[in-house]
Amino acid sequence: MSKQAIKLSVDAVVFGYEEGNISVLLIKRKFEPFKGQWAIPGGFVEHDESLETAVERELLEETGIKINYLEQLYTFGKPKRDPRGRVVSVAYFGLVRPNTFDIFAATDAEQVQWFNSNELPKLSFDHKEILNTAIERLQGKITYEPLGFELLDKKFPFSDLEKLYTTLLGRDIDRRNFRKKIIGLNVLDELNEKVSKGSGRPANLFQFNKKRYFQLKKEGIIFEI
Amino acid sequence: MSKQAIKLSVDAVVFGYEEGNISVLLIKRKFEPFKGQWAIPGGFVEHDESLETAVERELLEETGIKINYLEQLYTFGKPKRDPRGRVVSVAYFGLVRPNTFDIFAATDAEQVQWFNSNELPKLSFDHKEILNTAIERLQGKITYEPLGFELLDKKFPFSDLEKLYTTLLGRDIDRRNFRKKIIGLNVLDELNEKVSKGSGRPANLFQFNKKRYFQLKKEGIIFEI
DNA sequence: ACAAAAGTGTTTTCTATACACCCATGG
DNA sequence: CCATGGGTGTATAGAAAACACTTTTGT
Repeated sequence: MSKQAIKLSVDAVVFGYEEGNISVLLIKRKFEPFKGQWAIPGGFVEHDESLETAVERELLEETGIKINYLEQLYTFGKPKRDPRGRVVSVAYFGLVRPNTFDIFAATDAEQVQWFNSNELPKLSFDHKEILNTAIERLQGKITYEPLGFELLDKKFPFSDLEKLYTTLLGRDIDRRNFRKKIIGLNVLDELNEKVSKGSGRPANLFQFNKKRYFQLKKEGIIFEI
Repeated sequence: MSKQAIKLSVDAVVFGYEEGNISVLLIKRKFEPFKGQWAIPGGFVEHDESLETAVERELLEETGIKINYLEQLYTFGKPKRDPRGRVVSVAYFGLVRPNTFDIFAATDAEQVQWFNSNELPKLSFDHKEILNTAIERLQGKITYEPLGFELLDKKFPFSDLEKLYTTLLGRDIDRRNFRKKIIGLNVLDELNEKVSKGSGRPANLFQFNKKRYFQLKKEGIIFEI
């Protein structure tokens, strides 16, 4: 009757984006179980820390990354999901601009790497399921919350935004209608800076105005694409 | 350094609906902490049971109810949310047809009662926050998932559905447009049965066709109101 | 001058909204 | 025959979708 207590862990699915590719941050496990296999970063929650603190700590410890946007995803609690015993994991979902950070392996990670989201390796535990849940959430939420900007550079040409949405939604977008819609939302500031991509006409840079977005949101104006 | 382990509990916000009122199922606590105060039903997760099983077990034990629709809501894990020590709670969100069950108090509940959702008593722990999260979720989800039918009788007159949505959305609905839209979704079967509400023309009964709904959903046709 | 990407308006179609009268029943 | 709730269609406005040419730069 004196069973081992249930343990609580956190895991984080971290998405990045670069040049038309959605990527996911994974670590190679240094210890058993699943030693040498890839997994999403995470670890046990300490007694006095909040779940968010635990995720941020584990991410920093294992990968050196500081997250840009973080939200709770889902709690996975099947009795047999971890061979070490009963471990319930609160999964989080994060977005970063990959080029903002250098990633490095530490603590129980042997290696850290960005993987293209459609060329993923075999994953440990039920991490495949967690990852699928996260991808669904990202795709579902991108159309009614301005998450996309968390994946782009602070200042970005309009074509980057367009390509990001094309990638995330998995279908083509009409450039003119898309631009009209986004501009109409009134949450982008057009800067007086241009950037050239080597060939073609240089593009104007834009910046997401978070303050204005929250203002409009409070007034009941909804973001929708 | 030998700290007490983190404990894991589940809690369930259960909504019912009757005659224009959204109600919430609460229990009066029999034991400390918060003895005599109202709380949402819940309890600790046992070592070998899944989270869903735990919720269903606790609901049955404490209130005698069997839930109709259940989904995970959010996991609440602030270090100080429970005075007994560190307790992380996975909150669920349930819908029932209240007239289907008799509720009764048992185990650590002194009393069980349906409360009108805008006449709620003071709640224990952080249950107010959990409840608010659940209400937001219900209101948000009702427009793009066919949750409403879980709250109505299996066979219902159209006016019941209309009143439910008026209540949930907190605004008037154009009867003709609403009917057109719902009928257009093609997920209701019109029965050859009528029901009279005492006065006025008897209403035809309808029934939600879950099979057809999932069929259409698979084909990418979305439910939206 | 040409290749390559950026920028821009108008027309058409569909969807959402507004709106009022007749119908079936019980008392 | 009247009170009560049930059932229905059409016209208008607004939003989404379709669609192609000009502009700016680098080579």
